Amino acid sequence: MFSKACEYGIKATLFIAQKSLHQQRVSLKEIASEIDSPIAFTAKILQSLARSGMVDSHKGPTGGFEMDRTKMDTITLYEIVHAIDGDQIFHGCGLGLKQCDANHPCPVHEKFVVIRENLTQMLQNTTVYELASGLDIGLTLLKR
Amino acid sequence: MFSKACEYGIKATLFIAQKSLHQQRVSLKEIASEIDSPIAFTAKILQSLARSGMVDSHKGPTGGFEMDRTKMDTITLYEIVHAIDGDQIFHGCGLGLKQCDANHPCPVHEKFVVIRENLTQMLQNTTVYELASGLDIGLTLLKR
DNA sequence: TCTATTTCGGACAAAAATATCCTAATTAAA
DNA sequence: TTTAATTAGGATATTTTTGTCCGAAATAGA
Repeated sequence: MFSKACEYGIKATLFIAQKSLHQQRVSLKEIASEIDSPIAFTAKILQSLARSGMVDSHKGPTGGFEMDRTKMDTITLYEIVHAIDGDQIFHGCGLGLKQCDANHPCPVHEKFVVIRENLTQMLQNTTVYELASGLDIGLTLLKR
Repeated sequence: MFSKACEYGIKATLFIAQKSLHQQRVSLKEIASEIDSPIAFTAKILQSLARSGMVDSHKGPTGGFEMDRTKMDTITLYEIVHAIDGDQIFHGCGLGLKQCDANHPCPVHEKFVVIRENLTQMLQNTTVYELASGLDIGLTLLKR
């Protein structure tokens, strides 16, 4: 469904958010270890997420990543997925046609509109805070 | 959502089915041209679909691909997607965890279950015949 | 039987995604 | 001011996906 980059990006963001709930900044190393991802690749993704304002990064000793509460409440899975994987998954044709819309539909157009609408709504309605909270109380897991 | 191989596979199958509605066998060349796909790559996918019994293939002059009406009514998008892309999309964790289930859920597990259930139902309820018919009456398109 | 046409299937190639390595820039603290 | 720790970012490597090439096998028809 999502690229590996996107999976890592979501998990990293959620881990950062969870730690930020306790005013803890986390390092790249910690993140990669906690979400079980390749460290250098994760670094790239975090760079990109930092550039697009999803998380805050700080260099130097005691540096690392963090996310303030306002962002946790504002940013949804939709923003993260969109920032990393683009909008192909939200707007691209299910069969790869360049031009596919209600006027020139591919055979699965109508059926995919419904699925994609469900997916989009779900992602847009799911905040980082909501998921970070679930993590924090041990309800959900980032590894295994 | 699907791999390129899967997109081509679905489009090829639908084109074969549409032509079979009129007792016409179609060649690889025709198929690749009609669905706007790379010919040799399409050949691989059709081989695989033929091996798994989704379509029938015949060698030699007047050879090509066809699909009988019984198969059109029986085979759904689910079978095609499953044959080409496997069941990752249906059963894999949205965040890539190896073990992710109701007892050990990732942060998005519950939300993804719903989306995937929608997708699975839609694919299982959509027969090749239904989509081939839409194509045949010009309601939908395979190119553009 | 011969020929032309078609799918089959293995080997190879190119492109994209995933992953690694190394140096630079920044910065907190000694 | 120096040092050590940390992210930033460019270059490179590996793996997977996508795509190509070519000869083999089958087969309809002359």
